[in-house]
Amino acid sequence: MASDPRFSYVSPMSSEIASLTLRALRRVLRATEIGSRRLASTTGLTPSQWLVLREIGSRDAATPGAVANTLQFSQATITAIVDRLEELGLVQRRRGDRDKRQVILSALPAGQVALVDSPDLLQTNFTERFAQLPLWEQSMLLAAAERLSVLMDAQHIDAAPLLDSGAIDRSEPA
Amino acid sequence: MASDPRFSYVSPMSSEIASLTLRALRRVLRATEIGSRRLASTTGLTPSQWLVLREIGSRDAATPGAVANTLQFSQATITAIVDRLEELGLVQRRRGDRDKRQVILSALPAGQVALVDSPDLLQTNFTERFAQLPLWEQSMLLAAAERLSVLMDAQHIDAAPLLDSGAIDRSEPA
DNA sequence: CGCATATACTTCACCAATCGAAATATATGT
DNA sequence: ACATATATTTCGATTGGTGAAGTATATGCG
Repeated sequence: MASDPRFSYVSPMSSEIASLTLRALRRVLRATEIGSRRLASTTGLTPSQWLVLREIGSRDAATPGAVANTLQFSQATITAIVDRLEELGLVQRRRGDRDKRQVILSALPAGQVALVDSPDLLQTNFTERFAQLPLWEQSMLLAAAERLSVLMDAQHIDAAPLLDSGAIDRSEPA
Repeated sequence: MASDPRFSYVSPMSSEIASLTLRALRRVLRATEIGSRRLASTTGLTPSQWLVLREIGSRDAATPGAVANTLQFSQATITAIVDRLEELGLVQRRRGDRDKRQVILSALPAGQVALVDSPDLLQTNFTERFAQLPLWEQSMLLAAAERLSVLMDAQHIDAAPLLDSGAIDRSEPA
């Protein structure tokens, strides 16, 4: 960014930069949203199903509760989605050994294939383009993205910090 | 692989930076997603309803078709959502004068209030935090966000090419 | 004009998503 | 052993979302 030491033109006020940044971010959101919908229709999975499958596949041994927590869905929702994934032969339910209340979800071969087949259209395309950039810019973008995630996450500190056994109360705001 | 002995610490490869950036971005996405859900529950509107309302409010005279196009929903979906917004007394349907097949949607006072009342929780929080940052960082983040939006949008250039093809036609008074 | 065709919506039938509340089964502490 | 907490499912209900068919209006053409 070329910087004019004297700032003889009207430098945008802080709040304007913020809103411009937000607008750009919304464009990002929109792109990913549409992309995920498209991806989903390619694999025959709905976005939610895909998300849940990915969550299960990535840990290879998740419980409905943990998945619900991570994705911020209710357990009931996860149950319904897992029902379908099970019907499709993509995931498997089995009872926990240590704790028989638990249900252990794992991706069946077909499920893993589905995930690999569509590693994330988004990721693929993005990665390609990203790789074209000079290293300094890549680093800059990484730093910025992390900064942004903190800025936005901050308001949801309660929403994501837990990975496993949900020992969190989560008092719901009306 | 790619262990270059000249670097004493592990400098991430390009692809790694990309995936780290993606991860950060996903966190951003997640935050906004959850945020929008929460926002919606605050206003009593679902995300979709809110989106449609915003779309209507922002143009102050939209047709279902145009809204459907912009948001990439089917007309049937818009019809259903508008039904609810109408029941809630937030928007109004009236028939087009020039073309009586058309339906003109407009936000009623209550609808506009709803929009103003919740300008975007996300925006509010983000803006506050953003304002705390030094100017140089704000600028940096803006640049990064725009860069990112291009990187992601690029793959969808075909996805939204018609965004205004239907949205125009503001040949209001013949 | 009169008809064919195109457009703008709505209706309908259908399934997925999502949730809260209640039900079920298992753990755990006292 | 009993009360209570936890993990999940079931149930009932609403919304989201779509394609296909239906309705009304427009438009072009002979």
